[in-house]
Amino acid sequence: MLSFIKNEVAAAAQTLFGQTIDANAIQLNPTPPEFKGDCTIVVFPFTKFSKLGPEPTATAIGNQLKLQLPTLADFNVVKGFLNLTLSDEFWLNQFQSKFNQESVHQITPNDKRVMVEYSSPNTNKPLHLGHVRNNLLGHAIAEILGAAGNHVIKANLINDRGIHICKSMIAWQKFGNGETPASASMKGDHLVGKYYVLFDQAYKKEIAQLISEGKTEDEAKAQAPIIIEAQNMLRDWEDGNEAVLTLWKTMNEWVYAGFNETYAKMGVSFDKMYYESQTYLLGKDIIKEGLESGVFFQKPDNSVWIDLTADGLDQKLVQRSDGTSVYITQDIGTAQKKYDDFNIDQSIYVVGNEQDYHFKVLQLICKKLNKPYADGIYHMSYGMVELPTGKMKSREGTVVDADDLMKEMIESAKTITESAGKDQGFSEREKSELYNDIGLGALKFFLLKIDPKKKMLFNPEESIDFHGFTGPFVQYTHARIQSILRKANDENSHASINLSETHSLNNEEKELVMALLQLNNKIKEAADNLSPAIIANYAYQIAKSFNTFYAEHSVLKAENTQKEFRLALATYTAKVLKYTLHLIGINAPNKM
RNA sequence: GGUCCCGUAGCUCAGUUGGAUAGAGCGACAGCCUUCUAAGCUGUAGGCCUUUGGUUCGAAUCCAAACGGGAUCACCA
Repeated sequence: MLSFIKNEVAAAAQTLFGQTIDANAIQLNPTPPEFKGDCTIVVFPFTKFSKLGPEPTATAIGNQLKLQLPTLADFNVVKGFLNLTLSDEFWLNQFQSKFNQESVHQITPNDKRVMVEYSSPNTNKPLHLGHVRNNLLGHAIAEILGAAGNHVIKANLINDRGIHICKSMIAWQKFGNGETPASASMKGDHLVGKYYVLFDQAYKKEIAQLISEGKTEDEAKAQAPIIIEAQNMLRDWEDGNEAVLTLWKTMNEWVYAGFNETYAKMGVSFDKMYYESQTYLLGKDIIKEGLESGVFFQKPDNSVWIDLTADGLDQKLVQRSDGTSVYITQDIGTAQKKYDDFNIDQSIYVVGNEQDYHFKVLQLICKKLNKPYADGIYHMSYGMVELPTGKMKSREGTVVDADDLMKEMIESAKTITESAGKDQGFSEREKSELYNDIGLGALKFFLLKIDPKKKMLFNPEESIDFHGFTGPFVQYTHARIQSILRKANDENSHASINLSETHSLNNEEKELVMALLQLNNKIKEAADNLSPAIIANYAYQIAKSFNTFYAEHSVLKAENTQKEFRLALATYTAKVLKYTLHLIGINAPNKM
């Protein structure tokens, strides 16, 4: 937005010192609040050819800019920093041209096709807090990339086959007595998860038994009857055994019903579902292909490997000796399928950083196979959510369940709203929507405000806040503005806003205007970095800025053009807040 | 052991990609509701940016080493 200044500075340098410089290389920063000015040119680099000290150089450029730029109201020099103050008229014009556009952000489409794969659950257990971070990140990244102009396809790869599902199935056969989600009054994913835990308990018991009979731990783990049953079941599944397939389908349906409920609650959705059961065979085909071309090699026991030692990695198994596929086998197949289905330029995998190695291997394998999509594979590696006790482990029950957590958040929203007496004037239906918006707003903002790359800590003992740097704070600011606007209409104030008459801006107004004008830059930055946190932080900054303005100046009590301007400012602020919240999947109620 | 990530206020996190006196929130303390919604605003206290070297006009930011924490290297997914 201010990049035209860089060009002017480059021109000034040309005039003054006869030096041609790249305008993009000029450092233009916001002026820190303790100094006077709107933006700052760092002039240290200019001293090399100005043959002057930093201060005279800055002064010379400042004077030259004054001649070139009518919108430059003032400048001052501190050491090597040239602080520029632009006229209020300039800021008002900038604001007005934005305000008069139809929406706060115009999407200019590029022709890039990007797939964002996220969620990718296993069907043997319900979703937990780690999945929530994954889903919210994936959803927000897809929104942000779309806002930046990409054609985005949201995909979900369901890990619906494998030994882990067989474990739940075996346990259900053994201990289930025909239990169903309906008979147990449980969400299907929770019911299946229960049997996964039961399997693990039975397995541990058998291991302990075998060890007491004199086996080593490794022997016991391999020889426990229940694990052998599970392995047999996996083989039966791959052989197409009817009974196994029927049970598998039934239990998976239970899980999908449960997941869909959770997804709906979270507000995430997908354009395309992939199922590992439908892609792993394609993976096997590619393995065969690579075996023939010599990318892979076979060991005497028939297992298939790739040697990545030359790339600083190890040898990696891509197909078991019994011919069944492993995790990476199906990923190789799915990568191909994604490309065939959508002709994508980029394939983003939103997957935790514990799988950094896996994706390094996947990309390397695709490269060695000369796949055209190899370079487009990008692992959006996000940090784990940890508890004060360490990592969450499903099998050990140390997880924060997604459904429980969302329910608690909505309950808290209700309690807080009621105790503040702010539930007046809502119908029952509206109330429940409101509590949903606020409770989930708090949860989503809490998870998304942190840089995705960093691991984060969640302490179940401390409830997620509704005050301060939070979702409800931003939502509240939006609702507050809506309240002002409602009143303004009640008073029959002018619907059309005319800013043609110039007047001066106070500090709070100016700061807010400057912040609002950054929206496009922030979206670009967030898209480039795949970081919803940038949007969350920006939304907070806008809300904070508005609240400071609000506490200091009245909108409705202002007069004439000032009132019109402030109404426009409030209107536009509300739109930006609503839009930025939308990008990170949060609703903005009009009243709270 | 190899590889990779991280270390900023008591706690949880920002820090505009190398710029000026390092910022927020929570928690603590002190103020502000006859005035547009107090889920708000203002102020105070709180820092050897883990340590040590290096690069340069200038380092929380880049490089190297040490220390501390984590992930990963499975015929699990």
